[in-house]
Amino acid sequence: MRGNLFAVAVDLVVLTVRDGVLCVLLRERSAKPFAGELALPGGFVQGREDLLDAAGRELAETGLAIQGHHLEQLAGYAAPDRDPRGRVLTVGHLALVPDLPEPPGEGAWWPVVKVDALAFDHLQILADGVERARAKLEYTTLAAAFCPPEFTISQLRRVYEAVWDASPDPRNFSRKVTNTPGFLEPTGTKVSGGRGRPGQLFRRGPATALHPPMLRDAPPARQMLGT
Amino acid sequence: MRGNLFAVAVDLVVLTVRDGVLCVLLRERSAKPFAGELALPGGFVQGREDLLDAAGRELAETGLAIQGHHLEQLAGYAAPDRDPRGRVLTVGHLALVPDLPEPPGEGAWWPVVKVDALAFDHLQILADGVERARAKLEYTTLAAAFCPPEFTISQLRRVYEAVWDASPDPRNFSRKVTNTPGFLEPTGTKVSGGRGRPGQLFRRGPATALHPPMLRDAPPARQMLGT
DNA sequence: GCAAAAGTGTTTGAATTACACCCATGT
DNA sequence: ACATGGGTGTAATTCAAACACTTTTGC
Repeated sequence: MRGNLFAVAVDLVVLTVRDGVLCVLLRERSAKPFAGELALPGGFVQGREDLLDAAGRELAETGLAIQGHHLEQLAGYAAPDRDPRGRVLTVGHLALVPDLPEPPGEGAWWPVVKVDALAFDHLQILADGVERARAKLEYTTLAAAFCPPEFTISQLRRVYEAVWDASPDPRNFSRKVTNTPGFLEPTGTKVSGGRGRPGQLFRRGPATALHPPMLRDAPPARQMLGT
Repeated sequence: MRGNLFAVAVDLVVLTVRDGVLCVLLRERSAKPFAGELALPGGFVQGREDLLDAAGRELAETGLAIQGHHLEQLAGYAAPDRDPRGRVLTVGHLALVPDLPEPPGEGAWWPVVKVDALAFDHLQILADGVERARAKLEYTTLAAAFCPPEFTISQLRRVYEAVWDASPDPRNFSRKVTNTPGFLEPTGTKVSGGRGRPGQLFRRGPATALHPPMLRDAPPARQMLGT
């Protein structure tokens, strides 16, 4: 077999919404290279793992409960000088988790807008992950992946507000999501305790696509790989 | 560095539209493994190449002129048993080219619907590439990448028909694409020679996104033949 | 003339928007 | 009572689907 040999890693863009702000899970590196700098969680593919298996293992190792979280591949990154140790290809992954009460075992949540420097090419991977999440909220029901198992329409709307930095009309938003078959399944119970009229609680439905899509106001300059 | 070492390859899903049929470029493998079987063109990443560089080199090696063709990354594939020689990760890429008069140097065009077996996991990569192309036609101006530098609206519409297996209304389609700023730039000349009224010739414009998107209809219902 | 393709005009209906307005709860 | 958030009603508007109709070419 011709060609170089590569070490292969997986890196994770773990996103959540905390207090209305889109946040990403970052770890401070303890080892060289880039010791002391912030980086995405990740690590090398081990044994006979497939990529998604390795990403799931790394997600579990962050201390986040793995059950039911959305996890998908983003893209491969293999610039020849991206790692000073040698030829390392990393496959970025995107994970979406609800705002969990317990903080993750290692690492901390950082508001995405405040992140301006990361180790390796992780800033690019983060940008690609955020853009993927933004785009997917348009035409899929993925926003519910940011919510706990039971949630109100307000919580779901706050996900859109945080990820898109836009404010859809609450009344029209409510109609839109409830009129999409399979997006939300009513639990019959109402939330209690908050201010104002209690809202109904929903679970995620089986639908995965959103037809017609929920359009962002501002024309999105979609980032396209390879252009 | 812990973790296994991988050979890293790039594979290409090169799509074009020939006589109204979506086709993919396939090569017959001469070497083992899978000698004699059909496979996507591709090869190992060499020297200090980045992934897109390697994919561009492989595209050039097929005999297709490389200038101006669309090329983007699809995804990484690294199932532990995908290559009997050992641990090989491949990064699938999608290339869109116009229907060139000269056939490619190596390989041949195959209608996508007739491809039912390929070496390695290339059938999966092909499926992912076709689905990516289908989806991108909805919300980008990428269909023009299947057309020569100057083309008519009919040619562009035939791209949608071939890729989607649907038949948008020619009149509404024409209005849609001409009303999207930056999609098409008129050349001022008309095509000559065909049957019927000659159409205007256009070039690709600078726009990359399509707002609002061109929505695919309901699931495809093929017209019965011989009625 | 006739068929074929390009292109315009118009009607209809679906979906989004922007509100006015009422409902249910905590303080 | 009043503020706060949940939710329905409805008119204006925008957009796309459907299709009648005209224009321009080859045969």
